[in-house]
Amino acid sequence: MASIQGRRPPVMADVAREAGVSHQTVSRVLNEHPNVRGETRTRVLEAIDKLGYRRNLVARALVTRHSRTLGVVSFDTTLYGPASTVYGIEQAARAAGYFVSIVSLKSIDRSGVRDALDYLADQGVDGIVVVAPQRSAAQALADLPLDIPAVAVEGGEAGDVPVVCVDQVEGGRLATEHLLSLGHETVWHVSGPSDWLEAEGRVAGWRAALEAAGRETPEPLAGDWSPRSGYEAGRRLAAMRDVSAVFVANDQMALGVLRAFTEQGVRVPGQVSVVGFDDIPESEFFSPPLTTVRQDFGAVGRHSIGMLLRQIEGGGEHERLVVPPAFVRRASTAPR
Amino acid sequence: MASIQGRRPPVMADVAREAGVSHQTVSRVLNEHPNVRGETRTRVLEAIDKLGYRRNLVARALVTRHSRTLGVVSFDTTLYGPASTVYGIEQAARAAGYFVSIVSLKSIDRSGVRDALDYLADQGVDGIVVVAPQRSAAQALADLPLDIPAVAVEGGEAGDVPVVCVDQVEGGRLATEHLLSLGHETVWHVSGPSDWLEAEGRVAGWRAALEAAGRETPEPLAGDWSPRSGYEAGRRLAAMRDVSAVFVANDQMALGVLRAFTEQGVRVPGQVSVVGFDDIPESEFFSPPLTTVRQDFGAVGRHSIGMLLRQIEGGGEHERLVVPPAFVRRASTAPR
DNA sequence: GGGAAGACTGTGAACGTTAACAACCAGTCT
DNA sequence: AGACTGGTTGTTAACGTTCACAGTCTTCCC
Repeated sequence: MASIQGRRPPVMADVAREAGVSHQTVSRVLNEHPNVRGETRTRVLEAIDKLGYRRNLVARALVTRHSRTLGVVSFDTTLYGPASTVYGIEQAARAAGYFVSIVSLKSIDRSGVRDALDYLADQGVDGIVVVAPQRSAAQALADLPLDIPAVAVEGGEAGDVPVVCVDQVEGGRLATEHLLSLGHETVWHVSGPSDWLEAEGRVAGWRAALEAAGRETPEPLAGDWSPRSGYEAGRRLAAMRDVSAVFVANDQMALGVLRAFTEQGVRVPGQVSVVGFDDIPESEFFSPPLTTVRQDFGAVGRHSIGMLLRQIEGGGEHERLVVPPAFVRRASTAPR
Repeated sequence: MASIQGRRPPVMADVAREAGVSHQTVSRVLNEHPNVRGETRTRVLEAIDKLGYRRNLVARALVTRHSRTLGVVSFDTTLYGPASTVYGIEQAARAAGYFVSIVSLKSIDRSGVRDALDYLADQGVDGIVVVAPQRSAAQALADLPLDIPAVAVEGGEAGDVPVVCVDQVEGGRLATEHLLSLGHETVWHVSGPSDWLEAEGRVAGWRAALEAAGRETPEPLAGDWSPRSGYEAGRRLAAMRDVSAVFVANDQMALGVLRAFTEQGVRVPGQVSVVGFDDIPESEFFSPPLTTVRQDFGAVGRHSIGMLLRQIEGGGEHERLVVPPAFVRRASTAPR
């Protein structure tokens, strides 16, 4: 009978007493050590069950120096991309038996990233995933002599840190080539913020496709990912002549562009074809349904955790994993 | 001079030796205990700085029995609402000096919630926020005799657990009354999944408004929050006569409805007025820009953490905090 | 039957911090 | 002067686990 002294939760010693063994044997049962007699094991398990014992992971972490917790540093987890990536990371980490501690940054400057990393290091995380879509974040990561295993997502060149990313250049190329193949003379571009690596990659892919086809490259219009910035770019494009195809760097801005075109009486895809990027769940139901480039955020999350765990457990080669994007044809594009 | 023996990070005893005091004095300095002589304090701080000492939070948690970590259980953090709520929670928690450990559920049945809570309890979190938008999740929470402070977000009646939620009934009423005030005879409704408390509250508000005005209540069309389900509901509505006003339970479904109407040649707001719910960033740029009801997810997150901390630190009264929704008039509604 | 290998179990000491208590010092009160 | 206060510091013992090592008990072989 377990003495009912206070409400203190049972510890290993209590289980040991109950089962008539030493605390170390209990520990062995818990850690599935092979050398425990079957009968002893069941006796211990019964005692555990009877007392409702739960192992104290904090004490365990103190002695093993492993918390089985991974840290995630991200930026604006309200956006679809980061949210989906973090979701994928969390699922993969939990499947591998790790907890996930998250830090969402507001501004993503060098010191912000540094603080977040310090904060997580203090907590004793075993590894860190940094969703570092901005150049500055990636740089901060590269500068930091981190003594904890880390992986960057969308990190460009992140120093010695392994990187998982979607092939943005390829995505930009796919979008642009599609428009060219429809017979458009050239393709305009509404870009993301210039310090975002993803934005830069998409611009590069767009430019490469145009140059490969020997077309002139118009000046890109800069947006900030928001629908409003897309709307403003759309108004400017609507006022121009000779615009027949636009590649917009994400679906939200594309929505703004579509809105502006609608207001100005520019028909899509009748007069102008539009391609977006991301394939958010809404895109299929825009007016018209948006042709876009899909990113598999779930895969990115899973791969980043896979890489991180490999680094924690074994040796860490400097890997770089690129996830291919997928082109999704819908109704916002048509032949010239 | 700190002896360079191995790469072991310095511990309190190292700092103590360096500063010529006992480790307990170092602890006192770190915890801002008042009774430490100024000169001693600076000596300790200098030693800390020199050695690059960082306190081991795991060891601290072991003895204090407080991890300064809060757990968050959520469902599909890819959706705008949950993502924004979790973001608000994380910001508020970190501002209060707490870490946030997150668990995203795929399916949200009783056992899933139970497992998540166990999982977090094992980790030794000081408190838990459950984003429990579904009836089943709220019930699971009510059933669980939790010995850890907890708060439910959107939890309806969650047993003894305090709740923070947006006034969904009021939101539904606002949307419906707006449409009635424009002269529409009655208002149709595309609802969310029936086991979601939010969906239920919006239905209740819609029904209450209609009944208060003495109008007949059409059969609601059931959706699942996705744009596609809204699209399907929209096609059915477009085929009906006498539909002049629709209240859709979220903005994503409203987008689907708009799409279906566009396809079927139903003009919005010319022939039919549409109101959504949530005010996602995209809504303003739908065609037409969507009249909707805004939920302040950030406030919900902040309040939930506030309540949780109050419960952790002091006594926990069974509170229930209701955040009011805000009506946002745009171009998708017009007088009959 | 003696010894060795191997399975199983127990004992003590970490891990790095905070809590509890005791000790010392100076100043103040009686 | 002696007792008492209160600020300041040090000593020892937790917290609950795992690790290293030392046992004990089989079993098997020569």
